[in-house]
Amino acid sequence: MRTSSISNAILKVLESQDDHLTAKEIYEIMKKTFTAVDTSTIYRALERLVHVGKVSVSDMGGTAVVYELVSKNPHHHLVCEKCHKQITFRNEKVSDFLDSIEKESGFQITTNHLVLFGICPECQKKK
Amino acid sequence: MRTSSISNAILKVLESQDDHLTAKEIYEIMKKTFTAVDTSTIYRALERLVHVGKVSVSDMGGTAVVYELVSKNPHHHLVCEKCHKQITFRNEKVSDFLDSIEKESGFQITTNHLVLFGICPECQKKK
DNA sequence: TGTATTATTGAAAATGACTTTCATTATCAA
DNA sequence: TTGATAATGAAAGTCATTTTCAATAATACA
Ligand SMILES: [Mn+2]
Ligand SMILES: [Mn+2]
Ligand SMILES: [Zn+2]
Ligand SMILES: [Zn+2]
Repeated sequence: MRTSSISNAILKVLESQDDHLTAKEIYEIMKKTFTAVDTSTIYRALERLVHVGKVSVSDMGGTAVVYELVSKNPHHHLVCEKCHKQITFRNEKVSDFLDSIEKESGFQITTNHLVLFGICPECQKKK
Repeated sequence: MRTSSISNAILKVLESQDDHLTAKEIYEIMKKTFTAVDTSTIYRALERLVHVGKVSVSDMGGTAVVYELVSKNPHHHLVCEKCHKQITFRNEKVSDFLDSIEKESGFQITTNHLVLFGICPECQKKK
């Protein structure tokens, strides 16, 4: 993987946004600087970044998957199926859990951004 | 949700197959009995079955999501990103883990078919 | 240095999983 | 019954993502 300018630019975009972005959202931001950039280039660069582990790709329940920088401080999410609220949790229970699954299975787990779905406390009250 | 024949027929298909099926695969099986059934009907019925918790829907890394009966004996999977091998694990660690996340967050977790990605032992050796 | 090799890119078109619309039919509660 | 509403088939549409292909840029290495 060459250190192409588009990949680096995407990393900068992801660094600047402390949020999950769809490929389209990344594309819209990139267009401001790289006027002629194409969505296919974005997808291909993201694919490479995901492959080398610099970026996570997740289905958070929307129509498109979302990308995010894999930071030093890994985190995970709970997504409410009713109101689509997302909460972030940084929890050593996750890594403990994944470690034990790794030991038991011999798999080297690459899932680095766990997304669990559920019903948030507020929506539970709403019956 | 009415107890429509299509939903019941889909449940029977899922019971008979001890495997994950895509909507298209279910459609192909259903066509043998319901000659005129349409894919949109399949998708709508599956959506209802997922909503009432009878069927799980998961992204196992393929191009289409897969559906499976939610059995009494819940299970989860590890999927190898290299050779696409899938292993099943029934593990109380998962429910313990999810329980603790529920307690901590107040969320009522609906994820009932966890899919974790990784590299299987064989593919690890292949360097 | 060139120069061959290979990765990356933009443009355009294609893919295909899934959804939507709409008119018709089946189910079910009252 | 009957009236409301859910389920269905057919057809068309959506749109996120991929593919193809020719051009260009980055690297290896002679
Ligand atoms: Mn995140
Ligand atoms: Mn399964
Ligand atoms: Zn909620
Ligand atoms: Zn493998």
